[in-house]
Amino acid sequence: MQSFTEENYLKIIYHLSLGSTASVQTNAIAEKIQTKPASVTDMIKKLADKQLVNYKKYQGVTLTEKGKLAAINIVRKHRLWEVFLVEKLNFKWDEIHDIAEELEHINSAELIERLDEFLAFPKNDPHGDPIPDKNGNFDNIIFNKLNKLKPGTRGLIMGVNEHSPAFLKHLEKLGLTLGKQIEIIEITEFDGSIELVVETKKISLSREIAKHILIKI
Amino acid sequence: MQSFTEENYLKIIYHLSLGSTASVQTNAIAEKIQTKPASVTDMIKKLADKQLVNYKKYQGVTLTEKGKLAAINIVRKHRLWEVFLVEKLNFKWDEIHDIAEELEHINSAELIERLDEFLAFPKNDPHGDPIPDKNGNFDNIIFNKLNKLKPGTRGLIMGVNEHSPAFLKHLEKLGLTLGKQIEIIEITEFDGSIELVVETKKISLSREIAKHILIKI
DNA sequence: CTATATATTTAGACAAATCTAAAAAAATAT
DNA sequence: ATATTTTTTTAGATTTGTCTAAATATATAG
Ligand SMILES: [Mn+2]
Ligand SMILES: [Mn+2]
Ligand SMILES: [Mn+2]
Ligand SMILES: [Mn+2]
Repeated sequence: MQSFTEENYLKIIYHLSLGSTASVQTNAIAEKIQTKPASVTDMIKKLADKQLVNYKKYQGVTLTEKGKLAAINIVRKHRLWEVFLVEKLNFKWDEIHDIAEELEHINSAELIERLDEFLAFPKNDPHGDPIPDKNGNFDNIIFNKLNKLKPGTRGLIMGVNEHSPAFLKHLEKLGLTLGKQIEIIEITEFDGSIELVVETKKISLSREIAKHILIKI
Repeated sequence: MQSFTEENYLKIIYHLSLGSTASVQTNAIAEKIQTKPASVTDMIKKLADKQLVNYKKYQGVTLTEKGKLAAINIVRKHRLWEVFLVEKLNFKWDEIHDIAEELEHINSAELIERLDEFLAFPKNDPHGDPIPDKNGNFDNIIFNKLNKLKPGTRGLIMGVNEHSPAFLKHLEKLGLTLGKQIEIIEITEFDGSIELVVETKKISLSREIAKHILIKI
């Protein structure tokens, strides 16, 4: 078993290593975990001793199979609790992340299996992210970022790339929530902002916002 | 806010001080919390600095109002999570305590209020213990212990005094669960064991077991 | 009321996780 | 290829919660 702190490191390393085969750097971990690089080096050594990461001095880290499974299990718990908070306790999608950060460390396999069942085995969390099954497997579908779509394209909102409450609240206000249909009308000359129709409503989005919205065409 | 560890001390002190106005002794805390008396003394000093307990050297501790409220809040969370585990996730009453020991430290007032609502504001946990409301108030009804009842007495099982899985599983096997009606038939001469009828089934109980069962006449 | 036993506290040490300041290695720029 | 910048590691200190061993206070028994 890992400590609360070790679990947080594993999870951060996992997220930082997604979408690239390169090793994860000390400073990157330090920034995400809100700590100093010196502390990260200390913890990395401990994780390496426990065979949870591969580590060579000055070369960053990668997760071992064991470390990756542990990390995915924490992600699984985080996302299942997020579904619970939204589906059962009526929280909004911008209110759940911090609570799930605590709940993800509750240590009971039986609890998680029963929670999964209670929630009817959801495949995705309230932000569209996939929920790994108990063996750590999940569909890794790569969606299009809204800022990459051409005028005339239609699609469905499948997820978001960014989980800050401010961003999520803003999307909610614009009606840009999971499952909504959109159609790109036009890319503005001036600043590249995007005109689109959400269901029937016409709105305009900055590229900065658009690049955090994931679309299935 | 208190640390995980501080919360555990407060909760233990609270439970040890129930049913007596005397102060709680260092050794009693050490035994319950599975630690050494020297460690308890250290922690007591910290809690006293934080105005959570009243402490005079060699005189044991009592909770301050602030400490008592903090303790009751942890008990509230513990019991609400136990209801959740039984009512929603179909755990048995003997399987939930350890999981609730972890969940009780999750720190979100909003979460607990919503959980309370989701569970329809239960008044008692799966062991019959009262659930404090968000202001820390609860009914403190004192029930009779089954070993004190006279032959001919009828009553309802309202709670238990002892929460070990072995004890709870045993009661379950005997059909002695919350809400069941009982009637005392006879107190055996030989060893004082108690003959009773549960609903319609006749059984015999040792005094040791009987004294942990709470009855409303 | 003194001797003994029990309960509690102190002193000093340790492990986990963190920090600051300084040293060392790697990356980059000229 | 050398100098400069950036990244990473080391050394040593700090905080939290724990421990053992020894000292001290309180309770109990003759
Ligand atoms: Mn989240
Ligand atoms: Mn999420
Ligand atoms: Mn319990
Ligand atoms: Mn209970």
